[in-house]
Amino acid sequence: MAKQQAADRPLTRIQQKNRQTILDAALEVFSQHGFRGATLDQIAEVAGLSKPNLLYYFPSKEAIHAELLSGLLDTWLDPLRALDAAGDPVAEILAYVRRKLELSRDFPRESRLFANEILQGAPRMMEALQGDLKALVDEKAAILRGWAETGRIADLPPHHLIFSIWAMTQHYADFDVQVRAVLGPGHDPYAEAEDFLDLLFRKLLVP
Amino acid sequence: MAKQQAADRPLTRIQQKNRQTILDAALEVFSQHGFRGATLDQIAEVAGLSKPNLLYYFPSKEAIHAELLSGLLDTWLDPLRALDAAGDPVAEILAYVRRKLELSRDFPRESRLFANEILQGAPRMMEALQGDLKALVDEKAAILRGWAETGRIADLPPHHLIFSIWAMTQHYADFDVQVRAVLGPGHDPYAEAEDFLDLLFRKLLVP
DNA sequence: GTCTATACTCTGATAGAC
DNA sequence: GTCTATCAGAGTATAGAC
Repeated sequence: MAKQQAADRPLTRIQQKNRQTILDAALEVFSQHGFRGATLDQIAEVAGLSKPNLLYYFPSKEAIHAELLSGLLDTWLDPLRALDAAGDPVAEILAYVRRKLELSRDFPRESRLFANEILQGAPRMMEALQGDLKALVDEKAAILRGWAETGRIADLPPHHLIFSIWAMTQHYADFDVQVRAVLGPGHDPYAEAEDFLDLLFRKLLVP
Repeated sequence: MAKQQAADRPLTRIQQKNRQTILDAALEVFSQHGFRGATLDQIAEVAGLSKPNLLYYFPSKEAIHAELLSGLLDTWLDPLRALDAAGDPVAEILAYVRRKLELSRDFPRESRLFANEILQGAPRMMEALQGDLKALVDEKAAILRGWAETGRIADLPPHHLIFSIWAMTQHYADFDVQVRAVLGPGHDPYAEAEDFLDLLFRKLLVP
């Protein structure tokens, strides 16, 4: 049985492709309905596979969900990691805002998967939030505070400044249907958001 | 049978109290797990009632959820409705931000219920979003545009300005666990947010 | 008005044929 | 590797005793 193959044996191309198909379908369903609201039936239908076949590739519903979550936080934080204390303060922050907005635009389902997990009280991510996430934010907040104290950007509470960047960029992915319903047809929310957020933070950060 | 009582017969005090107990418990569960992820078992347990008893007061799970949603958008938009074209522009907007943040602080479960509905693609609210919501936002956006054109506030795209207010205030309710995980103990997120958002929009709105 | 019992469907997961 | 068949448990909802 393939299931019992040695852990170091690489997956075949077909296996990799099917795993990817399943994960993509699962992302679609989990990001919309959350863990409990999603069903294997739905995921199987979206993936175009049978339910038992899903469970041939993954041991359980939990395992599929865990696979999606693992790495998600890392991807989500990469733009913040790139914030460079040696760079130009305003340019660094604006670049961070832009990259974060690009993530929302290019990976809205991942954003909603994350949002669902947090809304549910982060039962599967709390550790990461209090560990890696807090550590990284504290580190970068210290950089922001340094810039503020030397008068290179406005004096704002750094943690809440970061929250505001998260809130505004993720809003366009998580509340996409509301944004489009309010704007009406003929708009490109992300293109407009890019200009608006650039303007907003440029003005906000002036000392 | 009480179920068959005339529609105009008022509910007894006990009935009103039980209905309220159920709705409160349902809000707790629906706001955390979304419609599909929530179960009547959970709601019944939180309410301290039996499952069949829930279904004595409400005809179905859908009906409980619908009751919670109806009126929610209205409550949510009341602060925006209060935005007065005749008032002082900056003061009006800052007051709106403050009232919106107070809603997040005082009714975080309602905020998360709404977020869940939008994340799921707003299957039960799309009409209201495209109708009442869009109409009100367009109306208030026109006021903001007027203020901008006469140089009383900065020239910003009014719809996105409103989105940014929604995003930042609701973030503190919807992502509460993340905010608290990052800030660590000894913080009052909403108190800090009030000062920060006041500062942010005060600075942003200067022409 | 509230409970126990239960009907019936959905859901996650397994067995076993091919 | 993939399918059909199926199980056990959970889920919504109803019937009927009290």
